[in-house]
Amino acid sequence: MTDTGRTATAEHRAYRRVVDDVEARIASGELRPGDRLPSERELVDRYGIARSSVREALRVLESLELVRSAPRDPRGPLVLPITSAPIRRSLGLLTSSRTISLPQLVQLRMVIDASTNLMAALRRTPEHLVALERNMARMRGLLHHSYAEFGRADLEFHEILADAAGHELVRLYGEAVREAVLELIQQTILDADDQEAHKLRSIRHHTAVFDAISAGDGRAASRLARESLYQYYADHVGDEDREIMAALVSECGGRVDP
Amino acid sequence: MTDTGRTATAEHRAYRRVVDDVEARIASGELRPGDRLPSERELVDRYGIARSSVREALRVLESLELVRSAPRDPRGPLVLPITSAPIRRSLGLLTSSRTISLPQLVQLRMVIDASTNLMAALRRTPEHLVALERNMARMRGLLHHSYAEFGRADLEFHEILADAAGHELVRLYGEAVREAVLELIQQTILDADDQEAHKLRSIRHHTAVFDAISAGDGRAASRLARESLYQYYADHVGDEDREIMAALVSECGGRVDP
DNA sequence: GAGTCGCTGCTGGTCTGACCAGATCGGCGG
DNA sequence: CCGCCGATCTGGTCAGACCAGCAGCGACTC
Repeated sequence: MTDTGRTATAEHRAYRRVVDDVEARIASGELRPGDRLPSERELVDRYGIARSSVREALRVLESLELVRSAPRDPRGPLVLPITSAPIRRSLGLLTSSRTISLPQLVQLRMVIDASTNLMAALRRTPEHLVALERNMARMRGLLHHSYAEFGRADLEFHEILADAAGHELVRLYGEAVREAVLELIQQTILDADDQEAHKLRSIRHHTAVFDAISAGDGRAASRLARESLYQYYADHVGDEDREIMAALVSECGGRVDP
Repeated sequence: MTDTGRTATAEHRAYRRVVDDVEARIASGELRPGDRLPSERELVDRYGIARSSVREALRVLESLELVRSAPRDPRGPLVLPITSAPIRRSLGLLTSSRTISLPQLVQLRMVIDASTNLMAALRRTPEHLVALERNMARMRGLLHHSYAEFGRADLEFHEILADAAGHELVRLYGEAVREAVLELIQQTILDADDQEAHKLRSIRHHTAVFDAISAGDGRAASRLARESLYQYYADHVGDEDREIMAALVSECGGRVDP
């Protein structure tokens, strides 16, 4: 008897058992980054399903960035550290399909960046300050280069801050949002011919944030994040969204330039 | 000639061609929700790959919630409307993977809930206020019931607020964080014998938030979120985390009870 | 003529067994 | 002792089969 082809609607799919199981074991911490899954053929025995089903499961786990399998690796599929990559991917799809708008992204970024700066001011080490200074020097050197390159350096500044904040969740959430914003911005605002002014303003803003953070002034660092994002994007959003952004600025006692 | 088993590292995987192609055609709008993909066997011909590869591709597209294939559906896999479901899934994994501590979750929740309340105060409709009142009445009725049930009603209150805020991303992020907090809390604080006091405090807090939101006072609603989360959890975290939480409260001009 | 039965052909879900390319490792010959 | 070679492992791919169930259509019955 070949016990094949049984009715398999919805969640009874063979490969789902593997996906759910592995996912749960990663969530629970039983499977840690760097661990190895058994080889495909061993998973076949372990779950009692065919290799094609095992492979479907592995492809899904790979698309979730939970696992990566390399060809001819006798050690089996590698369990990856949890990253924001899949979120970024989905965020990208959502934004490119206009389901999620730039204003929404910017608003969320105001909140996340503000908290990042606040925590960074309280927890930063001297090494973080050095890294920030080095990044600022690099950005000054990129003033006349492509906006894409400048944008990456800008992102890096925020990633150092996220590091300094010492808050893994805020770091991951922020990463996803910032990259989505950058991606969208390069299609929207890029044609503005005052790119250099934009860049100069970025550098000024980073300098101010750096000062606040090295002084340990969390409130100021937080306010700066909200104010500068408002200044950047207020002209590119509708009235209602601008109102929300203004409210986010004044939430922490910031001011909106007239 | 069986042209099989060629070297296929990285992006040269057979199923990737299908995934990338379909993904791009969905992002570009060529494939719209409600459209149908060709049947598996037709995709085999169209891409010149084996059915197992086609199926791997379909499983990945399904895990991205871009497509759903039903058994025995002669019309072929259905193209789905783009939703935020996959983000929620990844977010949930991110937060539930034990690497994130309760203090971190609470801190992020302070930020997200505050923004939610702020936006809800600006955008809520009369219907939202009605829903909030109904929920508050229900919670009063659950005062003497299990904490789990009460917790669910509590969650629902925040979900109504997230709805009122009208910000899809904030809603998603908030959902993930709040659920994770609730899950963790039921193992940590549950043994406190002052459960009823906790519940009463929750209800008082919700009442205050309701008043601020119906008055359109965003700053107050935001401050309330931060202050009450601080009050709830300050005693259950270490000194450093409490300091961060205090900073988050005072970031928006709130006060920390002595 | 209208209604029902059953066949045929389609679908997706699953399994089996095969082959390829490359890596790893043990053993054999120099 | 060193170096080469093959057995054996891995993941990637393919081909072909079977199952369960639905749809359409033709034939048979009333």
